[in-house]
Amino acid sequence: MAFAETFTIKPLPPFSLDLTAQIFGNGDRHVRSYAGGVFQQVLQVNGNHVLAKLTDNGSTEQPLLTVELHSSKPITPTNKQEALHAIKRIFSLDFDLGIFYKEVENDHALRQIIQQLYGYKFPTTPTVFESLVDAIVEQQISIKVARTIEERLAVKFGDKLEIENENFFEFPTPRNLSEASISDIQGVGLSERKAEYINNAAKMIVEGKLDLELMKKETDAEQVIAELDALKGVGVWTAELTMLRGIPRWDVLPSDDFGIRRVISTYYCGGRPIEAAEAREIAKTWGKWKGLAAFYLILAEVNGIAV
DNA sequence: TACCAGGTAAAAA
DNA sequence: TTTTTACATGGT
Repeated sequence: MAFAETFTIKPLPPFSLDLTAQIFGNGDRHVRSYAGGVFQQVLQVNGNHVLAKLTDNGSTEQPLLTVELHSSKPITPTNKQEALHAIKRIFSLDFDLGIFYKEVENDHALRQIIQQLYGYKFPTTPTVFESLVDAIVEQQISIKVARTIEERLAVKFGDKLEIENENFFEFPTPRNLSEASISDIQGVGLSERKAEYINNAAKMIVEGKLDLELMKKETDAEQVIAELDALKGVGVWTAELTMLRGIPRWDVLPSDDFGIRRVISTYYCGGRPIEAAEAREIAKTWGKWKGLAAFYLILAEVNGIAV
């Protein structure tokens, strides 16, 4: 038996689902994907699972999202409310991009990039844990390989939702991954060490020794980085990426990141290799939005935008 | 084929 | 204290 609900959301403009969900374009539709103008992902709502499908029926200046929820169980008003909340979080629908645009309006490269990426909001993960696991997976390997492994993690360990004889998967919870063996986790294509790091963090959360969600309330970025850095397998880079996507904290700039240094160089230094210190110097003018600005540059590079 | 891609911890120097 | 190495996988 399948149940469905539909409702609409009016995001704070400007907002473009097409730009914001672009990075999920090649995603596995059973985990998280964006194809044919439809974004879909399994959400956990009060212990129940729903498959959310999003389409944008408005414009960047007047966005109007239509949300379809599907579930194998009846969808309660509370479930609906929580799904709305989760979607607002994932796409930062209540955030005013105008503040960021104002801050960087004197930056020549960004000003031109923003004209073409107007309404782009960097997507957030539903939980800090998911962001942490993603960042650990992404250490040292390419984004494409990492994404494949992340999808395999969801299919193998995530809670399953069956809709019309098709299985969809939520990203694994700390409990899912704390109960799995290290060799099982490694089986999706991770190194043994990364499997250990993930299993260790999951166990600490289940045992109550670590509360990543509390980090959303912490104001001091350095404090959060220090707490994450203390975890085994988590260095500054992983901590920064976790914060950017999981909290989210868009003021953080992972200046050690190879891809971010490369893209800053492309738009500001003529493409020559630069050190982290030089990247930080260039990012100074981006104020509270260093991380978000960096992701604008990355999406610009992906889309071949020249300035 | 070999090397690299949004690093990290442990070993070696 | 600083430098080197192992790690996993898919794309080029």
